[in-house]
Amino acid sequence: MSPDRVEPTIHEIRRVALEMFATRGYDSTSIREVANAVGIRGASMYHHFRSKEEILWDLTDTALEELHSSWTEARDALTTHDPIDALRAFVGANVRFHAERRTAASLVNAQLNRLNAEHYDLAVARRAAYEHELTRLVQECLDTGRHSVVDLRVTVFAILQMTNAVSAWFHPEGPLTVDELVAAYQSLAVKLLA
Amino acid sequence: MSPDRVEPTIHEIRRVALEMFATRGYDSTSIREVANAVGIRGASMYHHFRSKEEILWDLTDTALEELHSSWTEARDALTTHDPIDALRAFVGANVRFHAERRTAASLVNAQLNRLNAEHYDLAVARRAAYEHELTRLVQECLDTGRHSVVDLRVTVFAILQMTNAVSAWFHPEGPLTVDELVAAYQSLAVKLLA
DNA sequence: GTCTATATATCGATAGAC
DNA sequence: GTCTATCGATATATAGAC
Repeated sequence: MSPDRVEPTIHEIRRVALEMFATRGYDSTSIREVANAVGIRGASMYHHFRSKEEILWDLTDTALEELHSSWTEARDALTTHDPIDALRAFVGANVRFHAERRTAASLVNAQLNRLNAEHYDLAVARRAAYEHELTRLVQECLDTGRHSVVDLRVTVFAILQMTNAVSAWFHPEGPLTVDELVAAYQSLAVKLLA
Repeated sequence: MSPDRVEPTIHEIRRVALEMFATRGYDSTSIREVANAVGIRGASMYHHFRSKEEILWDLTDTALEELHSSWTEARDALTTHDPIDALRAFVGANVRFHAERRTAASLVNAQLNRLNAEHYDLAVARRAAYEHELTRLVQECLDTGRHSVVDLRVTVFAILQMTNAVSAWFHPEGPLTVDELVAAYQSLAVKLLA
């Protein structure tokens, strides 16, 4: 009763390619391997994408879009004007994204430099804008006079990088739930501004 | 007066291979490219190394050794038994290594999974031992009763990852000296245990 | 210790049948 | 929309001359 063959959806191809690119690396994953993993031949991949790099850009573009909207949605849900609350919202959204969308986050964290020059510049610019959002939030916390840091740039990098790394080590089966993870990192981020 | 040809030393080959592997990635760097960069043909590389992976392991092994000794030397220079001083020494050594030996650190941070299974296991075990040293130091700080954290494991990861990332963005020509960088991260690390 | 030449494998991508 | 067959480029690695 099972069909002899099931053609993969474009959604399925994207999902498998993301998983393989993120875990094995873009260079170490061939078009043929992705194709075989979804049950088709390598040549058939070119019906869905014009090149291997187009797949990487498609996945990266989507991941960057999701990362950005995870923050804007958290920002729009804020009910106070306390800059520390905004900082906690940013850190929470960032940690949640890197925990729940681990492969997409890993791709953005590790495979950007495999994009072509044009797409690489686009991706770096969007990451820089995201980073600038956090810089602005931290600066607002400092402006209240109730917080201080040795170096603003180092502090912003520290918050971003300690939370981004979540995608590399967190596993849902581990001892911590995502909510506990979020709370732990929010606590750390606020401590950094003490 | 200049010689017609200068044969590269093994030291030179290692230095160039490290630079190229760390910046372009191991998979994206061919034996021929490394060879040409030091002025010889690809085939001649096999007089110095038995395989491409042997080069990567040679460089990784050396980098891990340097990372370990940077900490043991800082530890042996300690003059107090204050666990916070030990933590500051660990963070200082780690930041200094990731700033002054950026390419070696980047190799360890990003190219470990290109090693063969045997070497990968060795490298991961040594990184785990290094991480355990920091866990022990943080635990000693907590044992004094003067510090606290939400989650020990998350805090240790945060300290490691915010400092390891230095190798990816720091440039000696930038606004911060290495000493200022070290001081900024030592301050951040101690704040995390407040 | 480096060279030329080459074996062998795999890559991204294309042509054209079905 | 997938297939077989294949092109052209490039990869690691080896053989053997100098």
